[in-house]
Amino acid sequence: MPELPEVETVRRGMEPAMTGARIERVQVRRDGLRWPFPPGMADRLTGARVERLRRRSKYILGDLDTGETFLLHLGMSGRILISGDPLGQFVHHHRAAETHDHVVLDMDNGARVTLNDPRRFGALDLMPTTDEAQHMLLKRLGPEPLGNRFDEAYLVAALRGKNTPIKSALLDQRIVAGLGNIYVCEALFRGGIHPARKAGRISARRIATLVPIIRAVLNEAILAGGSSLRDFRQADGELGYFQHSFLVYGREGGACRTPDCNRVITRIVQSGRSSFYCPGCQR
DNA sequence: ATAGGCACCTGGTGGC
DNA sequence: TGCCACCAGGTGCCTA
Repeated sequence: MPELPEVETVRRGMEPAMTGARIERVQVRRDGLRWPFPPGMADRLTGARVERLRRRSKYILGDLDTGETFLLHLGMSGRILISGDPLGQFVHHHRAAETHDHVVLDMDNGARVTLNDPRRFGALDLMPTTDEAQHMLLKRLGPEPLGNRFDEAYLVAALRGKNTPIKSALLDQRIVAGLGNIYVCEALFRGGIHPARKAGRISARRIATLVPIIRAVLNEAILAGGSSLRDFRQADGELGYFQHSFLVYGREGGACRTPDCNRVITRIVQSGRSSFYCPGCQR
């Protein structure tokens, strides 16, 4: 569900409520999500001050003054909701506990941070801050698409000889970390590349054009507060609006938006996931 | 090593 | 209204 822009939007929404604040009270309402929560999680969080919130790929990392870092993943349906009155800036009331509210953190600034995840594909873990590079969920991740390590030379080399479709390759978090189904579809449309093309048989020149395109799509989406499909909301409850900018995702049967292109957006299924593309513009 | 499929869950939607 | 099939922003694990 949430891809890099949505996760970054959530991280930014959590900052005023959490950064510099101490966790006063922790409610853990079930044993875990995709995996069991770490032993003693509530006790390890209680009393800790959040020094900073970072993002790595689709993970939110919270460095605590206890020497530990929490790792949060939202899976397909995870949401973070902020209520209460941190720093006297917000006027929201605490929300009553709802179905699928799994973890509730009350901060010493009056903010309440609630993790809600109906499908429970998300994850919450704790590790020593110094062990981040070894964490099972982080150690195989490729470069950040908005970072310096992700450049034309890198992507061309990473895809060289790959027999897999470009769609699958860009979804592979070991190649580039943070893209998901929406933004891969949108980037391939902008790049004029058919999602089923074998990654290793696309010219280096065309692969290189994908790098600035991927960066642009992600940056535009972050600026828009992410995409709100179904129920994705920012931590303050606002809707993102990048979904209005989709050129192909979810537009099966709709007209291609390229001027003078009269084709219709098509949906195919690749390794169990929908790919949307224009058969005229993408080759 | 790598590509493809399955599994994990709940909820919304659309057809009959 | 009820029931059912299908779909969903992810990703680890198992199989060939």
